[in-house]
Amino acid sequence: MIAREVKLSKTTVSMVLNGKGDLHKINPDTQALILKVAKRLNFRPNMIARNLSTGSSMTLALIVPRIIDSYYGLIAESIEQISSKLGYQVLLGTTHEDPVKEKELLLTFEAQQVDGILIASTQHNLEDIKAISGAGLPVVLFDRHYPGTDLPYVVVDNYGGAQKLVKHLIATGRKNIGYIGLNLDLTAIMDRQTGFKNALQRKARGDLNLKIVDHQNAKADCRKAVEALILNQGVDGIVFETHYLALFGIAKIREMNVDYPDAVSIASFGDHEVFSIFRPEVTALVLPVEQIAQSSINMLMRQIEHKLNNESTLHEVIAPSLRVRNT
Amino acid sequence: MIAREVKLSKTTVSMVLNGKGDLHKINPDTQALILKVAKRLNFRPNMIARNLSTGSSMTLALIVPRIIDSYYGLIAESIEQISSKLGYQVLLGTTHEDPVKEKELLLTFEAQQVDGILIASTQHNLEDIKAISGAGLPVVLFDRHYPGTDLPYVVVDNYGGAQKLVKHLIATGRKNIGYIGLNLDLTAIMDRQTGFKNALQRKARGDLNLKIVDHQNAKADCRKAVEALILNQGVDGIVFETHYLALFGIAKIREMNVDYPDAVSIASFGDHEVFSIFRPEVTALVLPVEQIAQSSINMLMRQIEHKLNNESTLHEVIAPSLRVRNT
DNA sequence: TTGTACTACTAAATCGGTTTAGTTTATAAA
DNA sequence: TTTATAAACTAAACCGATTTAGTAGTACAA
Repeated sequence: MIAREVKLSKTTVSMVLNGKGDLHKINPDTQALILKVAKRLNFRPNMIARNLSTGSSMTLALIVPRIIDSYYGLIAESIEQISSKLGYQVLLGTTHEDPVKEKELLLTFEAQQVDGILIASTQHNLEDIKAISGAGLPVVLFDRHYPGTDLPYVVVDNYGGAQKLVKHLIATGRKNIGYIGLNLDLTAIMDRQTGFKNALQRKARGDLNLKIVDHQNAKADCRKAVEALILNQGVDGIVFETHYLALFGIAKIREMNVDYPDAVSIASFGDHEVFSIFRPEVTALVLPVEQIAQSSINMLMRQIEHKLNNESTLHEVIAPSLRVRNT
Repeated sequence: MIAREVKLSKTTVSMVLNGKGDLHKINPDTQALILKVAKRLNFRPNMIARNLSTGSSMTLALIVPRIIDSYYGLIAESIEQISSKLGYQVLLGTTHEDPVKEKELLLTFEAQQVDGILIASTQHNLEDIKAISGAGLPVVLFDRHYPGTDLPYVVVDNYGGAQKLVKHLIATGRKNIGYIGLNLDLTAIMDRQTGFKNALQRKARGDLNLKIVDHQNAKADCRKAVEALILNQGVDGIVFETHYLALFGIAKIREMNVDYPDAVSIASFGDHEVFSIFRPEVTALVLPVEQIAQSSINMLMRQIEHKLNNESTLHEVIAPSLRVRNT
């Protein structure tokens, strides 16, 4: 520590700089001197050394599938802001839905001694996550969780959300509703699809207009699915499983010169800044990103600070709300 | 180090685990034993301790105005991916164009002992950045730089880009072109505005249809500006300074029921996923994010690895390309 | 004048690695 | 029988902080 130029032990300096001067009965004059010199020398403690010593890095890891997905982008932004206010740094990692990459990130962040991990998991690394959490490193699963385990999570009620979307379409007179979803093995996805099916009138469930597209090739597949639903199945409403599927789909619908929205109306999971620009506007299920971010961090902080495992409070399901835009 | 259960000194273990076993002539059998035990115990070295000892943290800091801005989101995504391949972690910080927040981030990251900083600066922290760079911590300014200093940077040719956009509009027959920009004190912004002015025909420069909107209140201001340009100035083409201004503007134009694109055509700095969905599609100046990310990291790595200050290679201006969409 | 208590400070251990400068032992050369 | 050389390993310093366990020095009471 450079501040040894004040001819005092580093113990004293360290104590004063950490605001524990009074606690340790350091002479106020001495404290003032140390503070002054520290300011003059523009002293900044080496965080790495401090972290090694204290065992805490004041760093959180955030793992998401991708940040260009505006949904995760918004969450990342929120999390960064909240963390920053709490004095934590955020280490970012993206998986692109690859469990191997996710595992690497988990192990790296663990070795990096982060104080907590926030993860929208691929749902293919249960063992590693359990091991990490079990080893005492706080973890919060958000957006996606592993059902049947007691790992802390914050998720959205996708099943209920699907019902809201479908009911909205039915209420506006749609009789034959299609659905376009992804081939991802995620609870969130399954819940949406199940919610969709169960919300349909009994008769409609017979010949289900549900198309699954490859997430690696979403754009092209989604366009084909739209075409098939409209031309072959004659749907008059489509529910898109994510906001970007909706975007792909809308582009296709426009190109097809379908009489839209009179012939086909559209609803989407997840809102997007342009949904109010399209004419007609798209009805969307708003996933409350700030709330997800805030709840996740709260849940993580509860673990970090109290080392508590009061399971009851470590599971949260947030109800999304419908933003009705088209008529 | 837990691997002391092999009854060997931590020196030996450390050497083997770092792949320097042969270099230090450790018995192959011993090496195999250490490796095996390390695997069995699932040993992961404490990176904090290693960092303290080696002085390198294998961590880069990325500072952007906001990540929900898809432009910076894409850059962040690229940077994270490239860094990951190089074995570096990425610490994320967002400034929201606030120089004070930026300064805090810079100081925090410096104390955090990051190995390098990539920053799209507010351009209001020259002294701090110079101090950091001068202290030997590699810095690369991307997207925005401080002209007149020799700090390494990677930027886009905004002036030339503006010319391309305007010339495109003129070539498609537009006579009275308006411009909507932000009140940010950034070189990139100034260059765009200057480029716009200078690209206009001489006569058009007289009564300049250039509107500046408050970046804090961009949406509302932009809508007003669009209205004024079209109704009062009678423009037949508008250049938007950023992709999100274009989005705000298009929404307004649609609501105004302007005969679009016949009456008004639109061009924008920065591409956006929905620009090909709108009808008519929006012509955009593509800012090559992967290239910006790659160049910035390369430039940072050159500094990190060689500690070189070969100024000549530490400045890069990337030419953006036009994606012509509307006719 | 001895003991107790308090003030103001510090030596040294610690965190968990890396790295430098040796040390020990066996083997081969002189 | 020395002496050099190499092989295989280790003690201890170091990175820069925090923190525990103390140590002087002074003041006051018994």
